[in-house]
Amino acid sequence: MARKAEKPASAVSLTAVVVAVTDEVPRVLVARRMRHDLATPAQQGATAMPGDSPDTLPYGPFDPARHRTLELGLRDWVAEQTGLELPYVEQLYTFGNQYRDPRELMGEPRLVSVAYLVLTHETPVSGSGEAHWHEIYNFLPWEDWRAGRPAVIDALIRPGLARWVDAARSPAAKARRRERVAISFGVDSAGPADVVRTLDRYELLYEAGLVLEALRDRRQMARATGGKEPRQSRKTVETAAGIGAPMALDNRRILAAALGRMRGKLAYRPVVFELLPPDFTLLQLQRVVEALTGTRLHKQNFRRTIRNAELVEPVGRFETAARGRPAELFRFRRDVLTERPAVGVGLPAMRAAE
Amino acid sequence: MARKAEKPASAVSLTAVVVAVTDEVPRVLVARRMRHDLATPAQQGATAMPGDSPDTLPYGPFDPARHRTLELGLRDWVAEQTGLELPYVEQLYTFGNQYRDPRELMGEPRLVSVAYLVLTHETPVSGSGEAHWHEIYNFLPWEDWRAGRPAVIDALIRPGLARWVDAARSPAAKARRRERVAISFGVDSAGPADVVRTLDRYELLYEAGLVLEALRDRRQMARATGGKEPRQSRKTVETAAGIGAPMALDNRRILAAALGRMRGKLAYRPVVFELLPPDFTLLQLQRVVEALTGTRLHKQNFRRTIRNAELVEPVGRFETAARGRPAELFRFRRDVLTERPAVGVGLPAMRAAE
DNA sequence: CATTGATATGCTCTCAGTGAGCATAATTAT
DNA sequence: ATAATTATGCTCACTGAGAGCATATCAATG
Repeated sequence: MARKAEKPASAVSLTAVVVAVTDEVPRVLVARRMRHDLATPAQQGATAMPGDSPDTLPYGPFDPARHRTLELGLRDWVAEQTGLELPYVEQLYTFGNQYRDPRELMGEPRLVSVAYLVLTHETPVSGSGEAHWHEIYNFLPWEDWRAGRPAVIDALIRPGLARWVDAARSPAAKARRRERVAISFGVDSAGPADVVRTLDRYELLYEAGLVLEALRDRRQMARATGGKEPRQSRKTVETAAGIGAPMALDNRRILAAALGRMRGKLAYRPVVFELLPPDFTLLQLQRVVEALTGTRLHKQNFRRTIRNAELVEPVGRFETAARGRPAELFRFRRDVLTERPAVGVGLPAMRAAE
Repeated sequence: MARKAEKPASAVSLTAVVVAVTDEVPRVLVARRMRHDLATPAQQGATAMPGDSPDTLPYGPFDPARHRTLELGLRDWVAEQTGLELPYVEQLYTFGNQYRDPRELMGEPRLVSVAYLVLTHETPVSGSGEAHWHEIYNFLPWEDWRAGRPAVIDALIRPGLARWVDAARSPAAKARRRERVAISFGVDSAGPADVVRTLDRYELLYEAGLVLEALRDRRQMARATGGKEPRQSRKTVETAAGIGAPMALDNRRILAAALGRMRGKLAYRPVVFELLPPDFTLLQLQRVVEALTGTRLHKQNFRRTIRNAELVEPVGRFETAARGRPAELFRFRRDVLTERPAVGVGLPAMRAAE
């Protein structure tokens, strides 16, 4: 069994999704890059064209000689590239898809990428990399329902997915596609579907050719195999620009996975507090939760839930210089970790949508 | 930045945790590596001695030339070694710890291992590997609370952890250790702590030197660095046999992670049905859930929950040849997947333990 | 055939959590 | 002062879950 690999045909790299939330805007740390090394400045929004220099998540190779564990390796990379030192770090997923990296097509070892989620505060970036904070929902605009149903859904996603369903070869395949759409985006567009299903949604859009990376990868694959252009190219002309800002490699898939993981964790782990300053008002806390889940919450009930859970304790001071009545400042109660098995802030729409 | 690795110093392997539940007994597929010992009699716990041939999870190298994705590679390995073809597969975690593999100490590339969870039915194993089904709770005896608090907890774990806490160098370190114990195993031993925290518990036992792998790794590390024997070795004499049956490499850590993942998923995804035959009684369903969570559930309430959630529909037939009143047979309603965002069977003890 | 034992199934009562909304308090802007 | 704005307290209704009682339906046993 387990015959040994003659020569290691894959290399391990570490990729970080560094997240912060400031003023209700969740952001991720990215660096522009042309090729392997070059970086370009500037940011524009959701209209990048193929050939553009795509945004890249900070990453680096895993060097076993230097780092005892994967996580320590990642912490090192993040510190070096961003100056961040002691944030919350959690492994997300390991990606090893074919055609992930163009270099691989030239005979280099497959890049298996271990992705990590890093939660921190938005600080001026200091490290070696030309990193910048970008709004997460620029990359995943269909995930933000705080101002109602995102426009892209009716404008591009629903019709695009409908075409994709119709394009299925067999009736069985069509049914399967329809089911996947229903599961990921919901049947009616009344509310957000399961807010945690971010990865399903991105992968669906990818398969349906509605994000730029899909077209890019198909083109690349066609070129590599010397074959013809992918045949969907004609059908998806109108959305050729792709929905949301693209990223390099499979970085957007990783970002989608990270967002889903964060949302899921909110419900049963007090991870929000990693994103907040030590002292905060209950509304600030609520805004961060809303920013991450992409939904609005009932204010009074949110407060009640937090207080009942004894997640926070009053600092004794009050917010200064606000418009209305000053809000009391709270801090996270570390003790809850030892008191209760599962504590979180509760996700919206987790009950039956009836 | 991102300087390229001169030569890939790590290789990627795929490890499978193949789980099935038969007659209330959750089992995992393992292969004995060096020698062929007989299966240990049930439920003992602290029996294996160092030098034993350890159980190994099925694994194989990831070969990018052969497999398009990591998951496809794993499916191939599982099929080849066990004959299983189309089970439920889900990525668990990627492990890259130092001293994971002794070969690495001889200059071979670090083995980064991507672990997968595979759910299936217990079938006679057919593949190339000498695989066998082993009871999961033989490896993790402290996780099965169905017959009340496991004996190992009072006998070995509590005192062992207490010694570990006391052995902390500084008062601060002591407090941290105490907190970790409280979080993982709970403060009182009244009920099972968070049933999902299996990985925390294993890692705690590992760090405290209460599982055989910890002693083995320390010894190996000492030998490799030419150093002296680890200094905890005297303090942990009485538990030198280690709690639970050991496994090769970090396989037991992987198993613990798999169990936790399964338990967590039960609550919000209908994964149990992957482990059940197409038609089943509600009691069978309950028994599988109990087997996985390691707890007992209230029968009537469990039935009510399942029916209210419309997770199942009656087949129209009844169980034959049982002792009492025949139970109605049900099947999983696939439609729920498109109807509700999050459906599961509910975990016990997820509310405040007061 | 009646009885016992075992299992399946139905029902009630209670309580905690939560969704929704009304009401009041404390501040700043005009 | 008055309006606007934000924070905070409270009620009411509904749902799901925990616990237990009661009944139904079978096999085995005398």
